Amino acid sequence: MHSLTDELTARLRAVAGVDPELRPATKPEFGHFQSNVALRLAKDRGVNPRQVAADLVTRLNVDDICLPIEIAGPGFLNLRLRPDVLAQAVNDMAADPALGVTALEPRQTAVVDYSSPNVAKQMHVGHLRTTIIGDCFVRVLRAVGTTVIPQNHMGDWGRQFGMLIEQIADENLDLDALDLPGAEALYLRANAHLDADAAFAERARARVVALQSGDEATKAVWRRLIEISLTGFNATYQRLGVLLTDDDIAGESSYNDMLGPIADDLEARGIAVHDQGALVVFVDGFDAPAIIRNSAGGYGYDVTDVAAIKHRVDDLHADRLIYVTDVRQRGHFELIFGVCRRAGYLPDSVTVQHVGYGMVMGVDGRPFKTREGTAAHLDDLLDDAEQVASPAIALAAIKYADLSNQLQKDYVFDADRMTKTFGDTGPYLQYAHARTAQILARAQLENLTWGGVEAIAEPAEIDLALALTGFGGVVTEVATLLTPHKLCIYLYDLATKYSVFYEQCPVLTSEGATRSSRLALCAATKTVLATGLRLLGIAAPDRM
RNA sequence: GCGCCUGUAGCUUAAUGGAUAGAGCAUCUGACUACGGAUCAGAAGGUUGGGGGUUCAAGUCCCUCCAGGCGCGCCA
Repeated sequence: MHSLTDELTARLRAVAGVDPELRPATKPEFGHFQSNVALRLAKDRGVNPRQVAADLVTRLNVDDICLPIEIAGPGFLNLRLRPDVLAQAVNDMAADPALGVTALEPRQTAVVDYSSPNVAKQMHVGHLRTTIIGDCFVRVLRAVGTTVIPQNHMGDWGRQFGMLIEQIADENLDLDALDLPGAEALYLRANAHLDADAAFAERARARVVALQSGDEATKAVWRRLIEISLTGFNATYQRLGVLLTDDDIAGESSYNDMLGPIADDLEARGIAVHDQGALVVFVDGFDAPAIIRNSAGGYGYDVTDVAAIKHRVDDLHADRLIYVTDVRQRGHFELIFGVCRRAGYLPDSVTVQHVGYGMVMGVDGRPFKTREGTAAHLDDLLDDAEQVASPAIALAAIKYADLSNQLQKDYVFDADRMTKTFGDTGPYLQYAHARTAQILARAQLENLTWGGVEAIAEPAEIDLALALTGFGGVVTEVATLLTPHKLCIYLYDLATKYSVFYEQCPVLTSEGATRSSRLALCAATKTVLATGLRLLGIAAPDRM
């Protein structure tokens, strides 16, 4: 679908000779779109920018789309769409199943790595962010035609299993009765035991070796711990309403068989070198190397992450890799990306983006903790919000609060503020959507029918229509730059425009073409709000 | 020590190098026999941490300083 802005940009480019950088107007009095192209051209040519602007306007023919172009200030071009063109644009969008969202070309396959909880530990506050953000990316990327492969890089391998399995044996624990909170309690007991008892620590180490060498009895307990954990994780995923399933699990253990061959390959090609007893890869710009194989001959998370990239490129045929982790892991991943570029595991044709998110803070400005002062579990946060709002509203509130600011910044988890049904919150957007639904429901009850948007004249109608046509562009931007807050801002603006329209333009009590057109605006707004909220992972109920 | 991130109104925050830095909360003032007021309209609130520089134009780019946070070999 060829958008109005594409068309206007093309025509402006034809007369200007360069990209006119047509942008949504920053203020209502600047029209609907603005361009600063005259200022840049004037600078290059050393002439008066207003003269250049006047010259461009003379040569530009957009009368079929725009009202007469205004030249403002030092030479800005202010464009305003004709109401009939705007109405048609809304109708075109509403008739398009994709709502004006165009596919990213070329079509891509993207792996999104997110959530990644650790076995035998409940998800904590950080997992809330990676899970919500990753879920949003999956939804947005699918909306732009990308084939998305979620990968839940679950922490299901490592030396902690030695102490866990030994502790289970010591306590003669009934694994059938164990659940995830129980497993976490076990984890804490095992950890304390490890610190206090050298003999236990030695047995734990031996148990790790047994696990790694494939001892069946040991592996059975390990598998059971994973099973218990997955049950707990899935309950939380269900509570969060995210798309993740067991099919998306690709735990650390799944890369075991790749680690040795990768080490051999890197060593044989001289990319990995021996240093201080370990096999390592140095990357320009990093002081410390990636550890491919430690001095004890073991494999750690560096090489596991290398293997994951190799698998995603070679086997999953991804051409875009996205990592959603704590911002503190950025350095680690930059290093791993560097290793994989050097090794050719990550060809230039494959892009990789690390999306780091900030910490969740309490209202006191410190990292979020429970009342008892222990590290907060994800479910604690949900419980917290559900104390001041119904589960559906609480969830919308949390997701919106999480996605509506720049991801790399810390954000304050303030349940009271985020669950308000006014202001820049998720529930406010849900309320705006519910209002569209109720007005349409009443119209149907009264057997009122409507066609397309036409005859829009009121400023509130024009503002709403203009906002509606911007949906596709925003989704493309979010899919490219991975900035969910842009979609939040867009939807909040749309909801605000709808509220103004709702106040100023009676729908059901108007008549004829006006009523029909306004009902069509309500219907289009409902669809865009519902779709936009769904891309954020937020439900849009017809009633609240 | 090296590197990365953050600093915008009392609070939470937005802003592809473009016009008078835009919102929300809180505060104050209005609009209710209302298409759900779970809303809307308005006011007030800013030397964008400080200082230089580049540019026709800087919150944005460069340099420097300040404050806070984080990361830097065999844990993940």
